[in-house]
Parts: sequence; structure tokens; C-alpha cells
Amino acid sequence: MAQQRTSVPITRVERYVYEIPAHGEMRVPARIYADEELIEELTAPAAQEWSALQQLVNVASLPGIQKAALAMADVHPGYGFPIGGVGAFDPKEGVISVAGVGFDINCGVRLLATELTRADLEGKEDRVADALFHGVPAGLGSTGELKLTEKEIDRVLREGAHYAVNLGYGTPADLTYVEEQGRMSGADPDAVSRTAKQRQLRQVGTLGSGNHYVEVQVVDEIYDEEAARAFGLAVGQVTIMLHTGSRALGHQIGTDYLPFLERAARKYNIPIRDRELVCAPVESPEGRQYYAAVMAGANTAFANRQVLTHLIREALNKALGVAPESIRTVYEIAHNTVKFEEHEVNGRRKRLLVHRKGATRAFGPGRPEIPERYRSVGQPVLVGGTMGTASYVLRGTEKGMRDTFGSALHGAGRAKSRTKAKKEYPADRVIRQLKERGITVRAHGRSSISEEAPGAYKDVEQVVDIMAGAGVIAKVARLRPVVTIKG
DNA sequence: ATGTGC
Repeated sequence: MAQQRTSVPITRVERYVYEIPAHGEMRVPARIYADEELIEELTAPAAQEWSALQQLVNVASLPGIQKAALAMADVHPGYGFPIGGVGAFDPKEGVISVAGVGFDINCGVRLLATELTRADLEGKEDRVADALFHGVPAGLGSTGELKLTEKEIDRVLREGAHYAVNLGYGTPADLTYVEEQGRMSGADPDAVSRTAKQRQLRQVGTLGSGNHYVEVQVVDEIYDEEAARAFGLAVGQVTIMLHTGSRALGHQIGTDYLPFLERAARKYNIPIRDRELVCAPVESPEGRQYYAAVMAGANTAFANRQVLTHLIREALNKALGVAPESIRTVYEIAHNTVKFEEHEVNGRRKRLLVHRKGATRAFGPGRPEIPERYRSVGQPVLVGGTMGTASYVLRGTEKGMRDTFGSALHGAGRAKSRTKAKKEYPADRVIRQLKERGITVRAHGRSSISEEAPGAYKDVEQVVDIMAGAGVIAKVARLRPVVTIKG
């Protein structure tokens, strides 16, 4: 829980940017991307969301934080650090924290493009839904076709998606279009507990539950012709979006390292404003060990999405006869990460450790990290909507590089707690309402339908327009759901 | 998010 609940001044510094000036223990200001309506919701005394801004103030108070603690427009309270939050740290004076990454390490979204159009799916929605439902292992505690030994899981932790490709899941061409090419360096399997590895032996290639999904979509609007052409997207085209992460292993790493970093925070005299936001100096042995574990967790998520890409191709081949190789990876971007990147701070290039929790990397044109084919227009940013609403493809901008360390929003952002949503949205009603709007849903658990009901989220169009209005990203394409498979 | 938490 966030500790203090003091009322603080919030001023508007740009059309869609609000600022809490540095005061008290804050080392930098907190900046929030919002419009008038959203900032009112975020600061309403009764609003539960107020804790998201308090969490942001706590982040702004951490040692070594640079420029500002940032909240994207989809911000909502998370464990110790807001979801939709970004914090960049000086490696020498700064810290690394479990809460700043999130428990689902390297959770992310992959977008696949098919050569199909909406007409090719007409009347075949149920067949596609069934094929994906049965072809993609999902649900809490589900196990996949891959059964790894302890030696093999260590290779997953080191090699990420490359391990999956070497086993025949997908192709090297996929990796070109995955953030970091599907593999983080610096991963150390020895930094990951035996428990974490054991839990993952049969979970590589599984979707999971909660807000994880596979969704068949159709491109219904293009906002930026040049970028859409570069990304290979056109109106009427069928796409598939995959949202999942590092499953049990990532979660276990978070569980294991929370008490470890709490001890480190005491050892290095880092003030603890919130016990959920414990951290260690980046360059301490404890900080380095957690980083090595997170990189291993990140690689597990990369491998997971790579295996699932293969299973999705197989399922669509079975349902519609499409050639697996005709389904192309457009891009994959994660939204629970921590990584070293170069950014400009006070006119000087500097290596920083950037935490993005429920926030994506969104690099502007020209950055070498962007695949060559996309480099001139900027990095693709994938924003997953809800079951009933659109998802977006965006691109990073120069202004984003200056203002948000090249970061953007990751989704619509939860507006109602899971508990509240469960009470308010009975699963049957949600399924019926989606059906009426032409969206076919299959779910492995009934509660996830209620918890993930569109009404439990903010308006995705609104939060995307805030970020676009601020110039941090630019809109490229909108995707409408046709078939959704929920964990 | 997660072999759902004290």
C-alpha cells in the first residue's frame, strides 16, 4: 500500500502533461500524461487511483532517478510502482527495484500479420476460435507440449527466443522483428531459484490467464500511410495479437527477490517509503544479481511468445489452410522491463537504467535498436485494448525520445479492480454483449471474462489520443477484434 | 500477473 496521502499541487505544463513539482523527499518532479477528465479522476480524493500518483511520488523520491518519474495515460495503481510508470536511473547513484519491473517479467505483445482479409474469415469465426482455443495451451497452471529438463530450461533463460527457433518454433526472420531480437544479454540462470525453474519446466509455450490473450483482428483504420506501409499493414487485413509473459518463472523471481532487495535496501541505507518499493543500488552485488535474474526471466518470456507464435500458425493452418510461413511477425514489444539504454540528459548522452512497468519502449526514428525496415519511421508500439475495443499500432517519435526516455503506454489501463469487475460484469452477459457486436470469445476461465470485461478498463481511444496529442507517439493503425481467446 | 491469501 502507498503510505502517504498528502494533497499535492498539480500543474499543467503542456496540453496533455501535468506535473507534481519536486517537494519533500522527491528528487525530481512527477509527470503525468492526461487530459482534464483523466487528471480529475486520478486526483479525486475518493478515487482509488489517487494511490497511483502517490506511488509515482514514491518513485520520484528514489536515489539516482533522472529528469522525472513518468506516468503514461493508462496509469493505474500497481504493486509499489504504478502500472503505466517509467523511471530512469543513473547506474552509479541509482537503484533497481522489483516493483519497477513487475512480477510478470517481460510481459509483452506480439503482432502477426496475415495475408487474409476480413472476408476470408466470414462465417469461419467459430472454426478459427476453436482451433486457437485447442491449439494454444492456456489457463492457470496450464502446461504445454514442451517438457524441458533442468539443463534445457537454463538454455531458455540464456538464449530466449533463439532457443525456441533452434527447436523449430518459428523462424530466424521472426527474431528480426522482436525487441532485442528476442534475447537479453546478461542473463544468469544461477541467479534464478530452483523453484522458479521447476515451475517453468512445462510452461514454455503456454498463454497463462488474467489479461493474457490471443486475438484475431482486422485493420480498420490507417492514420499514417508511410508508417503503415513500412510495417506492412493495410485496411481490411487480418492480424493476430498475442499478449503473454514469463508465466510462473517470472512471478517466482519477483517473489524470491522482494525480501532479498528489502535486506539490500536496509544494508545500503536506502529510505523505504513503501515496503513494496524496496530496491538495491544498481551496481551493488544484490542489484547486479537481481538484474541477471530479470534478464533470465525476460528470455523466458521471449521464448514463450516464440513457441506460441508457432502454435498460432499451426492453428490457423488447420482452421483455414493458410501457409504457416505466410504469417509474418510485424513486431514484438514488452511492457514490464528494466534495461540499460542511452539517452540525453542535460544535453549529454548518458547510459541509464530504465524501468518500464506497464509501459513500452517507443524509440523514435533512426535509433539503431529499430529493425532496418522500420527505422526511418520509428519503432512500432503495440497497444492492446480490451476484448471489446480496438488495439493500436503506434510509432515512436523524436519528442518521445526527449520527453519520456522513448517510452509510451501499453494498453487501455484498468479503471476498476478485478474484484469490483467480477461483481459488476457477469461472464454470460459479457460474452453475449460481445457476440452482439460480432466478437467471438473463448475463455479458459469464467472469472477472467468478468475481470477483463471492457467496462473494467479506461477508454483506449482516449488514452491513445492523449499520448498522440502530447506527441510522444504517433498513431499508425487501429485494429478491431474479431475472435478473442482468453486465458 | 500467479500451483489466488492470513
